[in-house]
Amino acid sequence: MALRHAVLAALLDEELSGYQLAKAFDMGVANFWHALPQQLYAELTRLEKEGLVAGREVVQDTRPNKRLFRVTGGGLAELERFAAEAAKPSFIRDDLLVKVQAADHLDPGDLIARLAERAAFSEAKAEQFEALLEKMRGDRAEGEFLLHGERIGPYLTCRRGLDFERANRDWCREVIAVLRARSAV
Amino acid sequence: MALRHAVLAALLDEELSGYQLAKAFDMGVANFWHALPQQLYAELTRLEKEGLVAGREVVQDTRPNKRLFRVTGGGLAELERFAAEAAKPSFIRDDLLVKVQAADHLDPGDLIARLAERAAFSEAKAEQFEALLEKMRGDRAEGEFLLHGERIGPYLTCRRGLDFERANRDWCREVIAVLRARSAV
DNA sequence: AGGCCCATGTAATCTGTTACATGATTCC
DNA sequence: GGAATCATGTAACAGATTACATGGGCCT
Repeated sequence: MALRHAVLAALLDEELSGYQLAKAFDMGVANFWHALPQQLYAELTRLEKEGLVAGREVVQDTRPNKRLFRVTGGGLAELERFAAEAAKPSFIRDDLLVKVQAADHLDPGDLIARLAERAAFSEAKAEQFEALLEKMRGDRAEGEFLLHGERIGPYLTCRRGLDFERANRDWCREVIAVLRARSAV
Repeated sequence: MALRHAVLAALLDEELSGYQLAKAFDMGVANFWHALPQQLYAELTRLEKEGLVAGREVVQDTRPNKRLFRVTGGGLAELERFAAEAAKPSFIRDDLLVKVQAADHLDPGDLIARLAERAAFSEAKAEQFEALLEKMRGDRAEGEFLLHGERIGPYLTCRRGLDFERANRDWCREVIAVLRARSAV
């Protein structure tokens, strides 16, 4: 039951609507959790009912009205409680790895195509993360920022996301090279 | 619906029982997919019904009887079809990252404890993977093995698992160092 | 005697995904 | 004129987790 905590963590720094939160979960937040808009709307409703977030209606005339949510004291306490619990180990669960596992029995052409797609995707994601990191740290050096910056949590998780995507990209390229070399023989 | 494909991929090289498969999903297979025994028993039953795997009863006297499963021609064809599809991007979904995201609002002591636990876990997992890789490649050099070995699929996914766990370990240690440095100020 | 390994499942619940639904505004 | 953006959901289904159930053999 960690989606609720991911939502709370994402709302700590900014007051967001469900729609904006969905955008965040598609971008920056996606380094530590992933969820679809429907889940987020449902979760926000539940969290509000339990008093862990508070919503306020914002009336707009050119746009549909929206509700902005912020974390309450109860929400922060719930996060504290969650942080004190042992974290479950995280597992990779990846279609592409399943395909590579079966590589010796499959057509290398298909596999190379999938790997190239993923390498491109991871490359693009990595560039997004790099831009985000730069934006967060501003003109400060990384060491300086990490020692004295105020909001380092999002920076640190984004760094992990960057390394993850770079590793994905590099691994895909290596596997492509191996499959090509074997086909050539 | 990729658990079925993970099961098929895991059964390609060996004939396994549900119990053995569950062990495999706890160890080597866990670099590309994770599942609990109940899921595996259920999936094997379904796969057998659809003719994608074939089971045979093995009678044992000192142990309970078991059923060993192997992939059929239909199963292999299903894997081929699956490999030709576009793979979904894989997302990190990790309790620990949620906690670090909220780091600026939480007690660093709790967080450091969780990070240390995870670093130790990842370290242990990495060692397991290293041992597995060595076993698979035998006395051959890695490049040689990847070019001429017969079963490189499991090797390549295990390599990805190893890099993932090393990256986890290193990131945890870095975050601990950052949190300690900030607490010291 | 107590605990772990082998071996297989069922049932209930919780989470996540896919499909559907609505409707105005702004950008190209 | 068509697509994208803002904004919020409901409903049905698929997938994953947790709890429960059984029972003999082996090790200390």
